[in-house]
Amino acid sequence: MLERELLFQLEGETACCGVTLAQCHALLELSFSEFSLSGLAAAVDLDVSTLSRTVEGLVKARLVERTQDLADRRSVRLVLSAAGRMKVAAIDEMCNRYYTGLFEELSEKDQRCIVRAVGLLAHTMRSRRRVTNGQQSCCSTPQRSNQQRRPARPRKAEKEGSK
Amino acid sequence: MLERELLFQLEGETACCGVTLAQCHALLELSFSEFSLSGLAAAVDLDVSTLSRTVEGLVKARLVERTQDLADRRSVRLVLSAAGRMKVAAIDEMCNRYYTGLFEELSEKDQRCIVRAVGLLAHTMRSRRRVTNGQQSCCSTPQRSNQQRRPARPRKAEKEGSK
DNA sequence: GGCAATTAGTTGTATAATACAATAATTGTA
DNA sequence: TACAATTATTGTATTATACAACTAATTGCC
Repeated sequence: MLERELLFQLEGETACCGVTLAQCHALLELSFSEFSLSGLAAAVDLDVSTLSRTVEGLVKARLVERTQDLADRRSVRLVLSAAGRMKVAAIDEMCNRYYTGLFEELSEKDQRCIVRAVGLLAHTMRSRRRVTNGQQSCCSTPQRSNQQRRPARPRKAEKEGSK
Repeated sequence: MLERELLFQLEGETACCGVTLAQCHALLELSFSEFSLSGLAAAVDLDVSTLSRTVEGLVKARLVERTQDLADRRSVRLVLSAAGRMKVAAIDEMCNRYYTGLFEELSEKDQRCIVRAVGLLAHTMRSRRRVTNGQQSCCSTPQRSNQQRRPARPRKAEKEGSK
């Protein structure tokens, strides 16, 4: 199927200037609203531990502000900083430039077709992912890459006595 | 742009049953024709060293046959084995199943639109990638992920004397 | 023909991303 | 009040990746 070609092409597109892909995902989600860490982890489909480190980098880069949630001090609130908003805009701009350039090679009809198709695909795939998240249908199951999954490590020996 | 959504969705789709993504790429390319290692590395846009290891796994799994190139004994020829062909077919099948299911939620008109758009996108992006490979336009430059790039390591001290 | 340069693939090495496990602090509940 | 559950962070191990180094084969040049 021709769709495979697209899949492989897009799979290779990972560079987001100055931030990692995971950071880019996080920035995008945060541009829509404020999140807790676990909330954002769910939104970007990353393990909490990984996201914690990812966000650490963003905070260090002053793209994200992390404040303690006063309603629950275990929790943090993550918000885009002004610089973060600018970064998102910059990434947007670059993407737009790329796709604009891409579109120049196509007729207006083709452009509309693509925009429409992309919207449909995005919508359908997202909803499908929500529905099928528990199944192992493979190859298009939008879970984290399998190669990173490893056997659960044996738990350490039972704690001796209570702390 | 809505395209971003698609990008992020597809980025998460990495699982290819029993093989890594890189292996999957390699298998796909090999399903089209036979390659040398460096040729395949260019086709899948992976460093030769990485691909060498990747192919090693495929050879171990008997999905790929690696023979010495009689015309140049430095070189190897990589061919899909029968099992490899079956694996590609199986992956194909699974992908088809996914997209078929996806399409069920869409009208026939929408389906045609998507097929058409995907074909156009794939074709245009591929040719564009060929043209712009040297530029750092970012965010959609289909190069390997930036986060894996690291500063060149200092060369070891000049070799003392010739071997 | 001999030697330097180039090439192809393999191996060494270090980095980054990732998830499971463990931990500390906090909150919820009986 | 005590214990279970929750949240974020830290520890740890694995995997994929690319640059460097290496080895062997080939090519180019004198």
